[in-house]
Amino acid sequence: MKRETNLNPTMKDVAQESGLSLATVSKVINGLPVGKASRQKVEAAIKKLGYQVNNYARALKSNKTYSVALVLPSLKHPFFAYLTDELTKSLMSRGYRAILMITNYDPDAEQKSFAMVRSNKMDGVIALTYSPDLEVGDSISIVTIDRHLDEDIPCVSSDNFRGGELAAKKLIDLGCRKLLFMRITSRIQGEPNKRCAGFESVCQSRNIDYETLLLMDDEPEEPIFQFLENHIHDGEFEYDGIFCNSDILAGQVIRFLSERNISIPDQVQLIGYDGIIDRLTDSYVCSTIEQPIAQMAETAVNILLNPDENNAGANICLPVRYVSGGTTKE
Amino acid sequence: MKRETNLNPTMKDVAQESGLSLATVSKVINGLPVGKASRQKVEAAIKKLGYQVNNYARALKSNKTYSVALVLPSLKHPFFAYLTDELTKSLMSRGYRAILMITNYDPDAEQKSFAMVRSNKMDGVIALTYSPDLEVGDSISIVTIDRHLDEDIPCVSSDNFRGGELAAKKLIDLGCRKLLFMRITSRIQGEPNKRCAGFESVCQSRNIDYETLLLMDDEPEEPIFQFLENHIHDGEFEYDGIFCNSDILAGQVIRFLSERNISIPDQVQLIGYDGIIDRLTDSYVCSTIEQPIAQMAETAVNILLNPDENNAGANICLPVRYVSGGTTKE
DNA sequence: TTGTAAGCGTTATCAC
DNA sequence: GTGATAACGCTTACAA
Repeated sequence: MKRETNLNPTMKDVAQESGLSLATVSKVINGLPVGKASRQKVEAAIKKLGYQVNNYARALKSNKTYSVALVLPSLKHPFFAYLTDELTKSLMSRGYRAILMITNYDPDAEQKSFAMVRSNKMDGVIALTYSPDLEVGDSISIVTIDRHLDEDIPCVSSDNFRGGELAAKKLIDLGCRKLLFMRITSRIQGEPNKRCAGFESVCQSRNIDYETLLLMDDEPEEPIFQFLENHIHDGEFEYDGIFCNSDILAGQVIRFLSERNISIPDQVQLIGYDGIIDRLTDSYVCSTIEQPIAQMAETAVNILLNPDENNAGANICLPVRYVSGGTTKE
Repeated sequence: MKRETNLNPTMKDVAQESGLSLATVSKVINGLPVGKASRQKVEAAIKKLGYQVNNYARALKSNKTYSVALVLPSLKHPFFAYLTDELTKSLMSRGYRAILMITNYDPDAEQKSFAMVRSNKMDGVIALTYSPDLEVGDSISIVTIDRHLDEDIPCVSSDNFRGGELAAKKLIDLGCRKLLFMRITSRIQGEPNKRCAGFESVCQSRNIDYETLLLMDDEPEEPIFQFLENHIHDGEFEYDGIFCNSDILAGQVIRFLSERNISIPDQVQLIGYDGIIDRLTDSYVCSTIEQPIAQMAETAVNILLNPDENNAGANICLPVRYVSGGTTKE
């Protein structure tokens, strides 16, 4: 059976089919005032032909593509996956499309994705990048996550400073007196580094002993485990509270200490950061400071699509909360 | 300092700047033969103005958008996240863009995403859907993952039947004599259901006792845990080998049995399916049948972009492998 | 080799 | 209320 219908009907076809002009068809489609009879004829023709607007042609005219680029290092880390999930849903609910770009933490790829944004006339970018010196031409609107790119680009993040404070307070309230702060960070100065400052400020004001263990993400991991090893004496760990700047790191520490029979949370209490849910058990992987991922996504999209001078260069810190996940005494 | 340069230069601007015609500029950009002098002039002008092609205009002419839709239920499940990560990278490496669409397992959303594909003149779709009766108009090329949509649409999946066989063989070889197969499935007939058939065929041919426990994904989970509970007698579990049709399910079972002091793998050995890596420990969450996710992505993209009559309606089953993850005696 | 001009499928400005 | 028509930025015959 040969199909009579044109597979990709255009507005012209609809005009012909309905016996009306191109302009009228366009008006019907865009909800502009049109005679009732005409409207019905056009709608009938549209249905009959199975017509759908060609968004490319429309974009060419109107200079609006309803598409936003999502630039992220990877989806293999659950935080990024969740974030992308929420960002995409948030965009779709507003009638926008999400163009996903995975950079693999590669500065070149990050830079190139910005070029693609321009070439494809996208309406904006939401980016979580790592390279220190990214050239972002003006004329594209952009919102970053967790990292300030430029003085007049808004950045959305969780309230990292407050998160650090929260972790310290909680550990102290739960009885810890000798704290350890462990972090793996990249060399670039991002918002997450404030977790450290928040943590330290509480320790200092409450006069609690603490140590900071820092590792760059491009260095080997042995030193931190060596450190842990060195501080175990006769089955006892020297610290009674640990704050890790990510749940991933927390997981590694938990594993390491468990293998050495240091019991958590009895001997050491531990708090991570992110609020990652283990899909296998549908529960938090450790007590942690939870980032409001859905809210961060919603906010980023909002700011991008409804630019407001007040937000230029602002750092929007969304509230975090402490959740118990079995590695603290609660 | 006022910038003299036009923010969004077009080919026309480049033509003017270089003193050549539109056509010549176009040729330079598309690598068509052009006089050396002209080429240099044009390139200089492009650089000076910071010109970039407008892909929307280009697509309108050429009817090729270099964009592919990725239709998936969610990114919160690690399997989907990994798959999306690989699909996107695979597309990008070929100069294509990935338009991400999250459906949330909603049939309506699945259907709508297909409409968007048409409207946006995308070059194709890679879809992992759940709704039983999806209308996919012809004229769009599509490849599915794990589920046959239609008789002439290629489907890429892991070799589910072989995976089931592998799991059964492994458990038997490791000494199990009373097996349990647990699966949570959706009501639609997808490729993953073959895991069951493969498993059973081995048990039958080797004459091994086994039981099958089936749960629909829209039903409450209690029954399966009730079943487990009912088969624990005096600290012993009635089965000595379990095959779960996903690592997620396996994780729940592990947890349930551990809480009841049934030791794994000593008393019961267990194999899951998927090959999910726990980012916290960077290791498999259980012994499992690993799906070749990267290869599946690469294959899906390949088939989509280089259509071959031979593949129409084919089911491409990629090889799986057994990996030990601590829940079997190896 | 280079330039002219038509056309891709829309939207928008005008007349009517 | 409706219909020509120009324009969006590009590709591509075809002509020079």
